[in-house]
Amino acid sequence: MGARRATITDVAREAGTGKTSISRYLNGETGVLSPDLRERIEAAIAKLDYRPNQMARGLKRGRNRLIGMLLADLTNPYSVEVLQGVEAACHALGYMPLICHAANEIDMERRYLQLLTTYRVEGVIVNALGVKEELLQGFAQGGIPVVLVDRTVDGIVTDMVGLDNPAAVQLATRHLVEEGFDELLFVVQPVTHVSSRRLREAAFHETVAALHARGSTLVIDLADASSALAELDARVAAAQAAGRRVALFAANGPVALRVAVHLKELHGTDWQASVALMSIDDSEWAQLAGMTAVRQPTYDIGRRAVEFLHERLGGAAMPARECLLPGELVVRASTTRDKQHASQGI
Amino acid sequence: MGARRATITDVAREAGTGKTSISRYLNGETGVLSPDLRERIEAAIAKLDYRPNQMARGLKRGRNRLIGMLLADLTNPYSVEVLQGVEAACHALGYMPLICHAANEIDMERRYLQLLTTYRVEGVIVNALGVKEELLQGFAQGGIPVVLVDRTVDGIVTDMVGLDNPAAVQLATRHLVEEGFDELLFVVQPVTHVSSRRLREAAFHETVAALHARGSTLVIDLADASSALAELDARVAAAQAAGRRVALFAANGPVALRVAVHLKELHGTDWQASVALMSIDDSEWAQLAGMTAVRQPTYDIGRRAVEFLHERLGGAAMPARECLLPGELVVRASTTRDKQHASQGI
DNA sequence: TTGTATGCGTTATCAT
DNA sequence: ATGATAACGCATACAA
Repeated sequence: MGARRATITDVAREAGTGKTSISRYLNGETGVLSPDLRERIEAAIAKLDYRPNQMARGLKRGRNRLIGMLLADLTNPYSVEVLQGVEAACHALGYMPLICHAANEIDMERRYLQLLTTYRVEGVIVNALGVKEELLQGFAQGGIPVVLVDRTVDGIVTDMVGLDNPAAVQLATRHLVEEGFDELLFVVQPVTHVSSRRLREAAFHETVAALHARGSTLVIDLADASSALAELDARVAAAQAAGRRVALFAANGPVALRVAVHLKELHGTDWQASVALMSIDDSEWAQLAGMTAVRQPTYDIGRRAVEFLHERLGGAAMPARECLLPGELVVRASTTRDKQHASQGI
Repeated sequence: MGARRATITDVAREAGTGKTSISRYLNGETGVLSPDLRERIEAAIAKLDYRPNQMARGLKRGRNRLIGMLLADLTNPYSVEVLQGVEAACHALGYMPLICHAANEIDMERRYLQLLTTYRVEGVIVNALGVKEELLQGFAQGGIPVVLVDRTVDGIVTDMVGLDNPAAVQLATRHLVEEGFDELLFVVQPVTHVSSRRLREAAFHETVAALHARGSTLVIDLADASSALAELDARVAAAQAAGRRVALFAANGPVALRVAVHLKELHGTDWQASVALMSIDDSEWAQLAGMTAVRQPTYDIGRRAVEFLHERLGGAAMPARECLLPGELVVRASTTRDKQHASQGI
């Protein structure tokens, strides 16, 4: 206990040589070492259970292979999936992701971002709620590449990866119209500074207009949803009274869940028979509920983000890129023309 | 761009003083600095946007405030919730959690654990799938405290935090029996080395025996569930044919979801009318499905884990502790005596 | 092929 | 109250 970890000096002494040779061995400068010495080094390392200190290493080299990953909300399965892509890519490229979870607290985001610069991460991947220009400028000025995920930040031009929102929303909206729904209600959280929400809503209205369908937006604050939900009920009732088939289109998974829970409270187990619901984000419960959804290419988003970073770290100097990946429409009973029957069957 | 971050030397020069004073300022050795110098330092720091390098700091001090957090599966909401507790506590105590997500890959767990020692974390919190004695011994020998979450590891005695499984399972089982279910089926993943699964199953059988009820276990491998699900159907059918009221008790959230999806495929929207299902882990969809569940004190588990670590790091030398927190039974329509009606109503 | 010396950014020791 | 200087563990330029 209290047994200090072995250092490179210890290993050198144990192997009866200098630190340089150990360092060479560690950095794979093989072929420069005599087989004999190499063996002694290996033996010494094994005996002392030596592990090179990444901190010291990073200090010397000027890079520590650390990549900061700022996530607004790990409670959202979307984030976890993106994270998995990030992790896989990091591993493949030899980076270690420093994961920062802001738990939807804007102030946390700020603190974490500061912390990241303190740990001298080589690059950052940001999926935040309230990150503004100033916060990110520090990185840019310090020559630390930034990749944005799912959303852009006003005043910042950097690489960005995310869903192709216009295409995805168009795909989904078109599907609803084709299935015969003639009153579409787009439900979205307050757009505040989250560009993807804005884009989705814009695309929704464009598509609706292009298809000569009826559509409107309902803004819902998940922290205080009651009034929005009441409004939702009213609009649905009015439309149905007018003989229309109404479909709800949730802008993301969390919104969809909130709406679904509400509908179930209102209409009971068979709530799907009353109103159609679909969403962007194919949550794990979507299959259980038989809800149509647009599955985001989350894993690839994470992977691409790391790759972008890696390229910048490799010295690539090019204008900011934007990588928009396509979503996939997963059709389930909830938006099928003969909803009632289909939902029973599945 | 390419503008190297300012170092303590830069600040010293800018403030027209020596590095020592800057260091003193940074470490709050106030009162030893003349007001004048102090002001110059503050100005210099602000001007250069100086941030002390944690790596160098850690190298010198011998501790870097890094805590390793190994998670088997972030896809499981349980993990995310525990993580939130960990993060909050880390922040409060001045630590930075180094989050490692093994994505259910045992080999990843091993790699991450090695990486963690390489980054010289001061302590580790482990919630892993296949971590064995040997892997953890390295930490113990190096004097690095380890806290286990949700499960113990054979041959390792360290602090441990988790759900009070016997009590939770007893609570749930008793509820089922009281609601009139007389054939209980406990569904659990292969117990392989995950102590909590073993404990839950044992507690289930004990309680069932104590209550003179009928209960059996079904093992399900989520990666290949078909045969287990067929077996499940068979047992349920047999019991129901014998006039029994059967309830399924899933050992955790992922199992519950898999079973629920299966039941829905089999019985349609109104699957809850056919079989009762409850589970440990109050997943986000549980409310939507109206499923009874035992909510784990996840946040507190994470918090306690960090606190344990913090105490050890503070030098506390005491025998290994075990912190078992109580679960909370959340009763919903799925296990209510007049299931059919209730599930319609909710 | 191998070893010595210097420096990375910081803190700690010791003067002044 | 303040400042040189050594040392943390490692990598590298340079010497041998």
